[in-house]
Order: sequence, then C-alpha cells, then structure tokens
Amino acid sequence: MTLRDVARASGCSVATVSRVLAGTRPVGADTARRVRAAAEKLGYRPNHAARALRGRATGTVGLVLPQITNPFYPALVRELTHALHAEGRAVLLADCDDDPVAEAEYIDDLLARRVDALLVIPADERRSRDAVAAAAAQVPLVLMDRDCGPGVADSVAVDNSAGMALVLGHLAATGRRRVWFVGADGTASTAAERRAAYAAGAAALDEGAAGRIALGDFSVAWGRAAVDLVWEARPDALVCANDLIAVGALQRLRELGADVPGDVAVTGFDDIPMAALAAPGITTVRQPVPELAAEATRLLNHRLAGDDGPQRAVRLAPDLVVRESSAPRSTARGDGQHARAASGRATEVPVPRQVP
Amino acid sequence: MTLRDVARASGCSVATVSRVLAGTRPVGADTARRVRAAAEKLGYRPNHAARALRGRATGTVGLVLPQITNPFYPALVRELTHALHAEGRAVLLADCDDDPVAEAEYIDDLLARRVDALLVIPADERRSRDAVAAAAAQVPLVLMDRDCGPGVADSVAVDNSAGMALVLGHLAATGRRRVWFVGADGTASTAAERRAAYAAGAAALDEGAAGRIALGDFSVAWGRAAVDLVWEARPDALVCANDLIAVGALQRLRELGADVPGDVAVTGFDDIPMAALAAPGITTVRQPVPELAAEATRLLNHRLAGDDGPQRAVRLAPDLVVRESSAPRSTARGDGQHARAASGRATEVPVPRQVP
DNA sequence: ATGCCCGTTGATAACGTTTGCCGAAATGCA
DNA sequence: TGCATTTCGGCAAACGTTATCAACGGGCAT
Repeated sequence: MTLRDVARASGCSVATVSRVLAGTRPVGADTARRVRAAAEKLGYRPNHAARALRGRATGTVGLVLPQITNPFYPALVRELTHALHAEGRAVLLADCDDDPVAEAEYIDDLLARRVDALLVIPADERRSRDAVAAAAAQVPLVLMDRDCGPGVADSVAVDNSAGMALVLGHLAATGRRRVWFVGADGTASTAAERRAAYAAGAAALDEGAAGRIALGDFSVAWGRAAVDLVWEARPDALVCANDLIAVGALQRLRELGADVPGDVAVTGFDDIPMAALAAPGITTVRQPVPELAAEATRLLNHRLAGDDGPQRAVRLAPDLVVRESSAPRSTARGDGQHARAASGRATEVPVPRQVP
Repeated sequence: MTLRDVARASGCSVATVSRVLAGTRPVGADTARRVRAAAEKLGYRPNHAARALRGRATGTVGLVLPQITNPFYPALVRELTHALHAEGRAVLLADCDDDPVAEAEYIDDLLARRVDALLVIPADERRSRDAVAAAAAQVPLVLMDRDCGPGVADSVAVDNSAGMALVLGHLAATGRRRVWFVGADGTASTAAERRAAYAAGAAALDEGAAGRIALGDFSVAWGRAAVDLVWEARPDALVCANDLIAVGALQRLRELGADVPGDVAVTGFDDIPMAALAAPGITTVRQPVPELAAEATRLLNHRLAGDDGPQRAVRLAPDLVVRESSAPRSTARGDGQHARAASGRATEVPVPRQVP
C-alpha cells in the first residue's frame, strides 16, 4: 500500500507514480492510465505522515474553543468542520474549558503537531493574548467570535454594535423606555463590545437608560440574579448580553409572576437553539454562523496561499429575530420575523479598528 | 529545532538525544543532563510527522459524530477530548451531519490520516454498519451512545432499559396510569432500545399502556405534533424518548392550556442542558457522560495496548433526575432530586447481548 | 596479562513522500 | 542529416525520527 507497490504493479518508478497522483508534472497518457489503474486496484492511500514530513504541510487545522458546551459554539464548529473538510483538511479539536493556561498548552501541542493553521476563539481577551500572538507568528491564525487585543491576528466576528443597535431600535419602535442592560463584565471581548454598544445607543431611548447597566457573567444563573437586582426599578425591557442570560431572566420573571412581554420585554443575543424554544420565544440577535465560518476559512486560505498583507478584522452584520418576548401585544407563535439587516454582509475594518 | 540541532548543541549524536528524550534506553547521567539542557534551551519540539512515519503511530484519535448540534453531544465531546488530551492524544473531529455516506467518507479520510483509533457514534444503525466494520478491522474502534448491529465493535452506552425502568417506576410511584410513549422510529439504536424498554415495562402500570406508543423522530417538532395526536386520549403522562421531544411536547401542552404536571406529567431522556432550563423543569434520565467518556477511553487504551480479547459492550447505569414536569404537586424549583441508581456503575455484557 | 562482559555511545538504515537533476528518447527546425 | 529543444521517466537526496548494530572503553575474572 505504498508508492513502491503501485510503482511495481504499474511497471514504473515511484517518482512517476507520485507525479501522476499529485499531478505536479505532465506524464505520458498511457503511463498515467496504468498508474491510476494500479493505484485503484491496490487501494492505495497516500501516507499523510510521510507527506507531511517531506512537504511540511499536514493538511490539518487546529480549532481551539473556550467551551464546546457553550450552546453557541456547536453550530459554529459544525460549519467550520464542514467548510474545512470540503477543502480536504482535517480538524484537530481542542476544548480548553475557559482556562487560558490550558488554552496555551493546547495551542502549543497543536503547533508541535504541525497544524497548517489555527482557528482560535480566545478564552480571555487579556490572558490569551501572549499564547495567541506567539502562535500567530508561526502559522496563519484567525480569531473568531471574540477578540484578543489589537494587532494580534486576523479576526472574524459578528458586528456586536450593529446587533445591539438593532435591538435598541426595535425596543424604541415598540415603545419601550425604561430599559436595562444585563451584561457581563468578564474578559471576553464580546462582553465589552455589547456593553459599549448599549451605552452608546441607549441614550436615544431615554435619558437614564445608558446608565442602567447590571453586570455579571454570560450565564443563566446571572440572568436570574439580575432580575432580582433590577426588578424593583420596574423596567419595561431587559436587554441581555446573550441568550443564556435572557433565559435566566425569563425564568425568574415567570417565577415573580411578571408578564413577558406585557410588563417587560426581554431580548438576548446569539440566537442559540434555546432562544427559539423558550416560552415565550426570545427576541434575539442572530449571528450569521455559516457566513462567519465561510469568512474565517476564506481568510485562512488567503494566508495559507501566501498573502501577507495587513491584518484584517472582518465584522459581519447580524439579523434581529423578533419573537414573543418583545412583542407589543400577544403574537402568534412562530420563529419570529427577521429584521432584514443585510445579514452576513461583511464589513472590513483596518486594525486597530475604532469602536465608534 | 530538530534532533540534529540538539545533538550538535549538546555534543553527542542524534541517537543519544533521541534515547534521552524518549527514555527508551539508559544513558549516562551527565550526558542526559547536557542533552536535556540543550533541548530546553533550543525549545526543541519533536516532529510528530517524522515520529508517525517512523513509528507508525500518530498519537491521534478520530471522533466521528452524527450531529454536533444535537445538544446531547457537546458534553460528550468535551469529556472525550479532555480524557484523550490527558493521555497526550489529539482528537480529529468529523461531523457527518446524520448522513451515513458522509460518515463513511470521513471514516475513510481519518484512516488515511492514520489515526491510532476511532470513536464513532454511528449515524444509522443499519447503513453505518459496513463502514464501521471495515474501519474496526483496521484500527481499534469503540462505538458510543448508539449501537450498530451485533458483533461490529466494542461499544459503550447508557443502559437504556434501566433508564426507562427508572422513569416508569417513578411514574408508577406517583400514581400515573394513562401513560403514552412518544418515541422515534428512526434507525438509531437508542430509539429501538428505549421503545422496547417502555413496551416491556409499561404493562406493569396499566393494561393498555404498553400499546400506547406514538413514533416520530428525535425532534422538538415531533414532540409538538405528538401532543396533537395523543391529547384527545387524555393521557396523564407522556414518556418521551429524549429531551428534545419532551421540550416540544411541553411547548404544545402549554399552548393547549394543559397543566403540567397537574393534568399530565412529561418525562425526557438524556438530561441535556435545556431539560433543566425548560419551564417546568423536565424530569429526565441523566446519562453519566463523564463515565461514558472514561469507559470509552479505557476500552480504547486496552485495545491500543494490544488486548485482542472478545468484543465488549459496556452499559452504564443512568440516574433519574426528578424535576417539576412530573411532580405529584407543585414543587420548589431546583435541579431536582436524583434517584440514586448506582450511577455510572458499569455492567458488561457479552456480545451479542440479549435484550431481555 | 589476556579475554570477556557490560554499559554507553555513534553510525546508519529504514519509514513513504516529493522534487531537483540528469539522461534518453522524441520532436522541431534548418 | 545534424543540432537544438522538448518531453518523459528514473535516480537519489532530502524531511526528522527511531531501532539495529557495531565499536569503544573500563572493570573483572581467570
């Protein structure tokens, strides 16, 4: 099952067989036919290890995640693996369990395994920086979803500001004024970006809205706790920084006997599967997951093809998915109406990009 | 950054360096120290490709999934990758999108990449069989979660019969009699096992219960549809074959104005995150995910160590997690009480195993 | 003192590919 | 026909490891 065997069976040299199979150089038509027939008959499969050793490319991409159990990531992993497999690449998966130290080890291991490139969703904006920067110096690396400080590597993510603007616009249009933001103060860049976008846009709703911010983490438990903190202020809308928070808020509001959306609207971010399945369905910002994956692999391929132009930060426009949790009145069930917002259209900003 | 460099820097031969670093043969104490120092200083990392080529082991395991977006799998993937990484192995991930043809291709690709072993959750009990059997002939292979016909490979899964028995026992104890099973007729082995276990155990509840079976697929949509099918029969409990079905059923029941658990109890299977977060929380059978992963890697390691004993089918005992959806009366919120059911204790049955 | 053994080390041959280089044959052109 | 040029195929050298084999030297027994 090696080139030698195919060479013997087809009566020519290993070099010729290699050329036929790789198509690197023109080869006589009948020779090529004989070789292909022999390879087929013997069921020859090239040895990736040998190829990697000789050619210094493994056909492998490392995918480093903070938490595969975060319900937003499975869909992203799915799209990424499909896109990469379609190009003949395999995906080495590493779940670092939200620990930047483990993350650094995994990145190191993947580099030692000679991945051709890395896709990284950094666990921590600050503490992931060094490991990511070091890795980016060795192989093409694209950051996804979260950022990692300016100038570290190419990155692809949703436009968090645009998403938050969609939410605030929707709430304004449906007459909500006493709005609170339930966010996260963690070190993931998404937390800061969404919070900043809220603060920037909320002033248009109500004088005090920009200041009505409660910060915890991206969890259901925090969503529940946040309701207890802000409930006595009688908000008419809770803008949650992601869907998990929204799910928790919804739970707690139900327990308190609040009417959603009658008394208070609740919105999320990401559009994880649970957002559609909660009762009431959660109005949220849908990340264009397939486009994110496509954009990331496109960027990776450019780099692998030798493009060493300036770093890029691609931001994709999200959709607003309106469901019952923010309806003005009771609405028929369904997957909601999507605010057409040029979904998935890419905006590319130079690095360092200015957050307006 | 190769052995040659380390050899030069430490003033000895590549052979010696290799021996020091691999620890395959005793080496003089001071030589070893010099070598280690040099390796450290130069930041030497062994080249996995070369090692794989020479030693015919890549330190890599392939993980083939039917659907990473199925909410039960992320937790399993997490545990598996952690366990394997802890042993110094890397994980090649393949998501075949529930398509046995794609699955066969992925398996083929992983074999061509010379994975040391495979972990497979087969997409289809029948149509995955050939590809899995062929792969199992080449490398150690452990089936997980779902089976693939008798005698194909080692397998690790939850004891579906025991889980269903826990559910039925709980419903019996809380006085439910007009029970319906909402299951799946798909080709995943779990569908058949759970259905058979229900049919076997339901007779103890009520004369007709064993026959009250509605079959669709493992989806939220089917759960909703099933309620419309069985609702006029006024069931007092719906035993759903997995949590997604239960979520759908719960949604539809709420829309119909039914009181859960007052009018009707609903139970699920798997204990996906959504089960705890639904309102009311869903009583379900918790799969011992960490134990499943540990058992699978243990089996794999045995095979990799050369054990060629008879095939094994490990079945782990699940827990019952009682939540509000099956409470006799209204209950305080919480994560439910767990019926202690010797969770995770392994039962090993010879293959082919008899389903009683 | 000679021979032997053991502990340590080095040289070297693989592993399966790709590729630069060269020779041979075939073709084009004069 | 002779020479230049192209086309095609083979040889052999890498890529970085590990394993085999032999060599070398010192200690020990005879």
